[in-house]
Amino acid sequence: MDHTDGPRPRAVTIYDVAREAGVATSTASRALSNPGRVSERTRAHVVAVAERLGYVPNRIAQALPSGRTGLFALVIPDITNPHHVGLIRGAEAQAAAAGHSLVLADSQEDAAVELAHLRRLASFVDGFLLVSPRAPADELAALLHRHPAAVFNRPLAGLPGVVTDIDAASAQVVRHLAERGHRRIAYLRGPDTSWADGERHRTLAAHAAEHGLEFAATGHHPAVLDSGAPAAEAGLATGATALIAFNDLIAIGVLQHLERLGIDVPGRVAVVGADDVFGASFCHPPLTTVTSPAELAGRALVDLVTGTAPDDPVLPSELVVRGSTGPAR
Amino acid sequence: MDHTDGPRPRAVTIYDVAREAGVATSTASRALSNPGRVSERTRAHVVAVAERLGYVPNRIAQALPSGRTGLFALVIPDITNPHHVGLIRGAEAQAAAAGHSLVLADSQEDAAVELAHLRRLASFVDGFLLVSPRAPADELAALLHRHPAAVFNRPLAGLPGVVTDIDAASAQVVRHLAERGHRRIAYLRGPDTSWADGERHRTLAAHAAEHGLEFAATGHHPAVLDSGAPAAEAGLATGATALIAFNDLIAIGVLQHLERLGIDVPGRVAVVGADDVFGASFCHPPLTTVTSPAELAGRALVDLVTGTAPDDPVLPSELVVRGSTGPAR
DNA sequence: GCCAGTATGGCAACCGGTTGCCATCGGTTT
DNA sequence: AAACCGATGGCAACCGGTTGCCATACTGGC
Repeated sequence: MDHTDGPRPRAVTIYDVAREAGVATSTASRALSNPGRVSERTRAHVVAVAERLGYVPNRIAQALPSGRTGLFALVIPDITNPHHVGLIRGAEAQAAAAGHSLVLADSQEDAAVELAHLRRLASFVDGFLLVSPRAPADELAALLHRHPAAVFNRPLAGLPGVVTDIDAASAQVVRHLAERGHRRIAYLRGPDTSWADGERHRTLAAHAAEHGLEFAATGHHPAVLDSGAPAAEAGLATGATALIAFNDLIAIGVLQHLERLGIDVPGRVAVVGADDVFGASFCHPPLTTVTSPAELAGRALVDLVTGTAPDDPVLPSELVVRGSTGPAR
Repeated sequence: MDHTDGPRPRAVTIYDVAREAGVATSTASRALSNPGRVSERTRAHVVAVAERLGYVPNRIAQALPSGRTGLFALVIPDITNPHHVGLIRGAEAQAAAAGHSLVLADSQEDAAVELAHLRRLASFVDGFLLVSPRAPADELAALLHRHPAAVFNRPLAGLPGVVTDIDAASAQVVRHLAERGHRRIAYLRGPDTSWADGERHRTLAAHAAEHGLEFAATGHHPAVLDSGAPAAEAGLATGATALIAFNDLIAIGVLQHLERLGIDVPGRVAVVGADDVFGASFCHPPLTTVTSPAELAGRALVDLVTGTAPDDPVLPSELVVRGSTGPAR
């Protein structure tokens, strides 16, 4: 019984309800969606008829005049990243609670794909939730001109957003390593289109300088597990005793590669990640990382785009010390 | 510049294009969406004008007469599960390739929520992708009456679907354990509304019998990490030397609990999972599990619901032996 | 130069709701 | 009894596209 071809069987419309109830369509409409406008008697009658006929309003038809669908697009650079999964979950939950739904769009770390998604979905959705968008600011602004949007981890002029407290996180990471006696640290960079990567780079360098540590950076590396091997190699080549990865995916990849090489973690080199994704607590050794309240961020994005939250909150982010960091050799 | 209240600024419509191009709206419409129907000269002209004005068709308006939005609802019992993440990714990719988009709906393992999602999204989407649906078959059938749908891991009369080859997987698991000398095995059950759980239970029991093994089952356990502790306790209480968890989430939770208890895996007890999720290869010890081609399943669901794939394929599923299983003590 | 046939463009209806405005009705007030 | 008022219900337009059908213009054949 699949109706993949041909039009779907016709559903009950408000015209059917009105006819059956013996009232005008306007009255039927008001009885259902603007109850104060008709008498209680008619309202009850129309509702009863609608119920009996199994009437369900056609939301496309409702959306046409109002322009509101109750749909929001969630645009993500990489669905694969477990960190983003937390954000999806939070956003979905918050949207559902408000009677909205999310349309999912994966831009595969590609600015062009991202912009294409915005264009394609623009007339369908009431707003956009942009997770670390990769496209240039001016092109984003041009496309978002007539839509509300909320942005995660990238300040964009005129758009509300949430960011994680990258500076505070970097400060904690550097202090932690300095206290353990590390004198030379390396940052394994993430995607070059990532604002967060730039921030981590900048703030790590600054805090390293404060502590009098030598600082090196390698990359950019794609934010995937497979970047672990090249990132580890590049990191080791800098002579650092502590490797700070852009995120946990890369960090876990680094751990795997170091294990293959027989390099002891944290004995010979310390490794730090970011995001505290699923798996960070039970990889080998458990990963010292920086939390990122992804679920909270997802909820905040929905609140921002629906106008029920203050602008630009900074989400707390803090160091979780596990087994992958220890005293410098 | 957020337009969260008040109507959005008016966009360019096809009427604007037609007027500007000096043709009738019907001609403008055909020039853009039915090019064979107008002369090349007018087509080019209209297209140029549309381009210049920045015209983007209003997809809601397009959807109203046709009833087709190009949106498909992906209904999932639990977005949190990394296994489902793979499926989401596959489905999203395949949908995007065909110019469609996905609306995400998390039913939180709750049949009522699941049905509510179906009702709420019905008039918006062209079809449903149901991942291990939890609701009773008759209620699903009633709601899906006028919509195509494709189902993952649950045969439903009249609906196309894909399932993983649970029987083959169970056979491999039991043989593997029997060969290692295990004589008594226990299955740590998943959610009672899960069809896959019933199948795993049935097939594991059957294959255990074939091999002359004693078989016990515990649960139902929710399919989350935190089920690990109670599931491990219940499993150990059966006296089994091998614990087969409903999925990797539970299995990893079991590993963590056993580690806390100081019980050696695989020395004292073997643990097997299912799904081969992110993390299964690097938890401690690495988990012996059964693959589930989630991404493939996601793609297949999209193909099924758009009518571009054969019905009811069985997806291969096979054992990956890692460190969590070994010879019986 | 006339006619048939085809290519092209336009009118208007339709998808299924919502809503501004007007007509009517019943009940009060004077 | 006339005038007035608020409550209620209906007509028709509108949201922005697509499409069936008809009119016209243009083509080639004789």
